[in-house]
Amino acid sequence: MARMSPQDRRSAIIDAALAVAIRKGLAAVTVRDVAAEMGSSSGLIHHYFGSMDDVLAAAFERVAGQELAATEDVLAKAGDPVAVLTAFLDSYAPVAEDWSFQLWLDAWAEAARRPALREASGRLNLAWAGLVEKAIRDGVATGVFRCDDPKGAAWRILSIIDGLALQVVAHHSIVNRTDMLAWAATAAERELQLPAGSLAVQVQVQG
Amino acid sequence: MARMSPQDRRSAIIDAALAVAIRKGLAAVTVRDVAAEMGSSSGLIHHYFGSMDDVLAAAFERVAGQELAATEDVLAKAGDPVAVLTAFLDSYAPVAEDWSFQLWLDAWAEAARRPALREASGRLNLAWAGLVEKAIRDGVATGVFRCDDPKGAAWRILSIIDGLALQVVAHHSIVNRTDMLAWAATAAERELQLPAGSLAVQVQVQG
DNA sequence: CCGGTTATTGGACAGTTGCGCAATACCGGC
DNA sequence: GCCGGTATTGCGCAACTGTCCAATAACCGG
Repeated sequence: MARMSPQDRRSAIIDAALAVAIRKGLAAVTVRDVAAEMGSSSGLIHHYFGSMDDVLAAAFERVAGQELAATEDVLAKAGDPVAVLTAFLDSYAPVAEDWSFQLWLDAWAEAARRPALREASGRLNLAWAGLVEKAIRDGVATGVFRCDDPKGAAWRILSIIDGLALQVVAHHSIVNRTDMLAWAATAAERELQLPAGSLAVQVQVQG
Repeated sequence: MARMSPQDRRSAIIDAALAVAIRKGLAAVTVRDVAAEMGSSSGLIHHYFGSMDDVLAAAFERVAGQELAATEDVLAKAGDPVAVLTAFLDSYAPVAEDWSFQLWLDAWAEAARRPALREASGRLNLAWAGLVEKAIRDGVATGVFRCDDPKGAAWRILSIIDGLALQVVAHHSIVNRTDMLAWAATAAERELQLPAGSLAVQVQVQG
């Protein structure tokens, strides 16, 4: 394999681990899988990462971090607080075979037994909650939202989406994306004292 | 090992699998683990179950089903609708190292790759949602709750608890049981148009 | 062009995995 | 007391696991 700079190689390992995690699940990724995906030897992985836990944590952090940054961008461009929240709901709601949300499920389950992964998913979850809280505070400042506990409201909104999304991804049929979006929107409207329907997402036809 | 009737042996296997799952996580249970826990040979497990997926599904179903039945009993004895919902919140909220909720996390994550487990966890989740929906309908009938979408409300309440509980169990420190109970109660009060504080759970000192 | 640094190899190690199958041990009914 | 049925054994199979390490190869400044 071509010799690479440490930064590039580290990044290549994370990419490869991610590709495998999407196919097989985060918990099922092995050193040899990652090496095969990169087309390198297996020893190389342990030259850059102390353990598989570290590899998985880095891989998870890449997706979750990138999606967080992407969502921050979307929200920054959304304009008024209502549009911000609508955009948030729409971008967070998973489709039935959503690999990104499946990684979250894997990470939450594995957190109990993999310290590095727990640290990463905890930190990222906190960041997502912070994002929602900021959106709420902005809306309250503008006078569009009414809410006297932005932190609690943020966790409630985030949790309801997580809880519903989990059903969509784990047991496709029980709850579908349309129901989940409508239900989450209703909850957020009540939370922020908005008129019913304000946060209704334009549901698009999905493949 | 003493010879047992098929029913007894099947049950013993499930018990053993459960004991291991609590220690190591649902996904990490192996045929040999279960055999060792029972004090039997490993071949015996495959005499009763076609695959590990089936064993795990049966084990998960045992805990989730028993807790569902226990909660049904508690609710039946709780009396008025407000007491029912308070009891529900209290009994559902996990403590930091809650092995039962950790099993739910494991099951949701594994559902994607283990058909039997997916079927079981889907069915049980549906049953829990039904339980909440029934409690809501009862309260509406009595005139204590106001709610024009009991099904949606049930899923919203269940999901918010799942989403918050997930944080408590996966990342102990981020959200604690007290916050989660307060937040879930607030959400349920709004959902059912109850005065703030009606569902406040008497928080007990925990070890 | 050469020497030192270091990215990379590939196999050793000491396990572990799910599953299947022939052999054995045990029990209830006759 | 014996016998048929079946619960139970325990090992074989082929593959896989994370981690480590000596050896090799490739790139860099001089």
